[in-house]
Amino acid sequence: MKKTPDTLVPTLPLIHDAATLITGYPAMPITIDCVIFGFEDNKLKVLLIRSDLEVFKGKWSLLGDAVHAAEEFDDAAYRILKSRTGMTNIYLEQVRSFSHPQRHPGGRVITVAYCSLLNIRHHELKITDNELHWHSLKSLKEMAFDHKQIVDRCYNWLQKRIQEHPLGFNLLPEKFSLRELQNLYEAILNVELDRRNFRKKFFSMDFLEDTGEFEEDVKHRPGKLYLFNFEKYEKNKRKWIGIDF
Amino acid sequence: MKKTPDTLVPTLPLIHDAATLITGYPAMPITIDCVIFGFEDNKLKVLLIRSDLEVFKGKWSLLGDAVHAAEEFDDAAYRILKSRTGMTNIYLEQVRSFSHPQRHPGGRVITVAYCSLLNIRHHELKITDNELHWHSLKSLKEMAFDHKQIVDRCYNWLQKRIQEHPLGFNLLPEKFSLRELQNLYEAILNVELDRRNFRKKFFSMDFLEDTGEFEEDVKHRPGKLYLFNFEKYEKNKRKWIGIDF
DNA sequence: TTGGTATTGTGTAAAAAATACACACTTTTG
DNA sequence: CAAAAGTGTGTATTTTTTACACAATACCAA
Repeated sequence: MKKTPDTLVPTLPLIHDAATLITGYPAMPITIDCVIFGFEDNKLKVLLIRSDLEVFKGKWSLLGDAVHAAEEFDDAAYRILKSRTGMTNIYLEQVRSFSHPQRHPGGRVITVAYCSLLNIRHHELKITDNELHWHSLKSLKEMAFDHKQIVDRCYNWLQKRIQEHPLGFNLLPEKFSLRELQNLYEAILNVELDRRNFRKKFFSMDFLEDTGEFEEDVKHRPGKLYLFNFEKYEKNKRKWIGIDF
Repeated sequence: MKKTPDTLVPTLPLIHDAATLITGYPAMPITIDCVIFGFEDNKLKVLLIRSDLEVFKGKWSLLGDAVHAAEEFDDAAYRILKSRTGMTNIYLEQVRSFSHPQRHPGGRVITVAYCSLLNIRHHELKITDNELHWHSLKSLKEMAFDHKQIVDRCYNWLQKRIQEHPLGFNLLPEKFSLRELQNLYEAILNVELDRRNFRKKFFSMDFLEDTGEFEEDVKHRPGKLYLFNFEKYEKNKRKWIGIDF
């Protein structure tokens, strides 16, 4: 009998039929839940519907639905957001999945959370099935399923994200004052910021475009209105190499 | 006929049987893929096996397997990592899910990527089924499935994560020199850092503990060895409120 | 034993960024 | 026309980041 040389790797028995292989994998339903943040009255809000499950009677629920059999998650998320709110052309990002085996009372259902930021004024809700409306994030208590956990996690994600990316502009009107911008950051980060330094910071980043227009209907000296210049942002954004911990 | 007052919200027809509801949801198999990074010879490496699918003959693959019917993803990830490598007590974190309908040749399979950082020396591979071994990240080309994409995404995640969290220590021996630490950061971030400033930075964070010991078997002046003091880190870590973009 | 090589260990000056802080200006309202 | 509310701006101080050079230690080879 020949000795196998050390360098000779034993050949794997290869699987020819991948389709048969995966029939052995347990299959489970997957839903997408959309956590849609908005900003109004200097408060961060989240868009919810009333749960239509008896066990969660009266509780609030995220905008969710099952993923179709051959549908990519991103597509499902956009579809669901559209079907629940009528809205399209929305920024949407996967946050993470939630897989506790008992998270759904009907049996095992995985869910994948997606986050979106909307300008409440720009998206008047025409579909309001299941009492769809905006809820103040701070006053949110109990929710259906594990949706409170999901919201908390997405809020964390948002706090981090908004410091690395100027997402905040999605929550504001196209033209906004610096005070509105600051209110937004203060609401999301839950901190107070110095007005002068905040201005300095944003002006130095140089992607605010002066519209020459001013606020109206305010009962004090009106502030200038600015636009977010996406091109300038792309050019000047930091590379962010620093060890910050 | 009575007029419905505006404030009266029409009652939803509530669903009593949640179990029946979810039978209408398409079910699909879910796998976990573990992207395990290691560090050796000043290179970032990733642990792979040879794919055992005929269609991917010769290609490399992540450590993956199906999630069990009533298993939480985190548990599945630890189980799979253990079954493939024999290793336990490992830091492991969910990164994101991948859902392209054709990503698996056998039909629709969702996968969720988990990331882990290992000290290669501390975890000699005893199980080496399917040619399990470390591959240099830089030289990785084609892989089975969409695994190259997954690795790329996880590498991005790692680059970001290591700047916010001192994860890097998981990749080093318990006692390490500052040069080793710097090499690690340079390899992961793919940059060159100034030695003096790097030292200053880490010493100022004040969680490196001087062991009084020195490197051995180096052919030059040996450097001091340090420990990572987790407690001190927890106390002093930054709160990180800054708008950095 | 000695000189060359490789790498550790340290300090300082200059530049950039973050912070703290105050006063004049504009508009609305009564 | 005075009070209220909030806008718009600048400067000094502190902190952080960056750039940069030279002495000390150990190994190695002649």
